[in-house]
Amino acid sequence: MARSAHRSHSRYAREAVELLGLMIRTARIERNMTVTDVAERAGISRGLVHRIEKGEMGSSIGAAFEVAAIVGLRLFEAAPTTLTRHLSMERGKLTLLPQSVRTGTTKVKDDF
Amino acid sequence: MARSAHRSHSRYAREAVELLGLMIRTARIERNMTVTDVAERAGISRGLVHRIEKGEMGSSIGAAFEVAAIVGLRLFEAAPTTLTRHLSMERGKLTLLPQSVRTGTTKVKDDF
DNA sequence: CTAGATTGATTCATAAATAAGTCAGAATAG
DNA sequence: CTATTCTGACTTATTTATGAATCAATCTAG
Repeated sequence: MARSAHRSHSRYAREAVELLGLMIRTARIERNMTVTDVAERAGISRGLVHRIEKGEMGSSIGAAFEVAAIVGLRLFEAAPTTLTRHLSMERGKLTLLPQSVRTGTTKVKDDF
Repeated sequence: MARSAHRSHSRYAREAVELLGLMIRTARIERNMTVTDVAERAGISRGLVHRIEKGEMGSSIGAAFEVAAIVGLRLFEAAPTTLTRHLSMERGKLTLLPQSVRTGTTKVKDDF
């Protein structure tokens, strides 16, 4: 029993994490890497790589993204340089609209 | 001190996680949601939402993706239906190339 | 076929993340 | 201005993920 902690995740989040895991596994096999290879390079255990590929929600985002990078997956479809530029842009956005948006009602749409 | 566990992450992984956090924060503010709002909806603590937005590598991928979905961020730029289709595709790919690729040398390029 | 390698799934001890609470500072509203 | 809300940062207790080890099953090479 007690198979999982069931922290109540939306279907979308669950599927997104599962998809990431499947993409990682596919990319790893295409690159002829074993789970052990990836684990050693990422500095994590073989079991954790396996859990990430299985799409478990509890894995740390750092480990998951590290593994994704190792097997060649580029999230956000951006090259490292572009990624840095995006970082600057996002940081800039935040300094511009700190809380200046808070004028309308705090109504939020549940569209997902 | 002892600020972080320093699990040795690549720069790319760190920047990707930080970018995700900044995108989440930007999207949240644009939607006029408070950290508390998001935390309650995600069923997690206010502090965890804050750490996710800060881009800490230790946060669980489940919580991070859940928050992203709540503030309207679509990773993989796919609608829920499309996401499900991608899932099927990846699953199919794997049944096709189980290990049949393992022919060449197990050399891997360190290009990132 | 046999031998070796890889995977998937356990278990358990330990390290780490998380929740909850509190507090000071900043932003906002009135 | 004052009052209120929001945020960021800390502390502590608890929950959870992680590493390590083991085992059975599957795959692959020879």
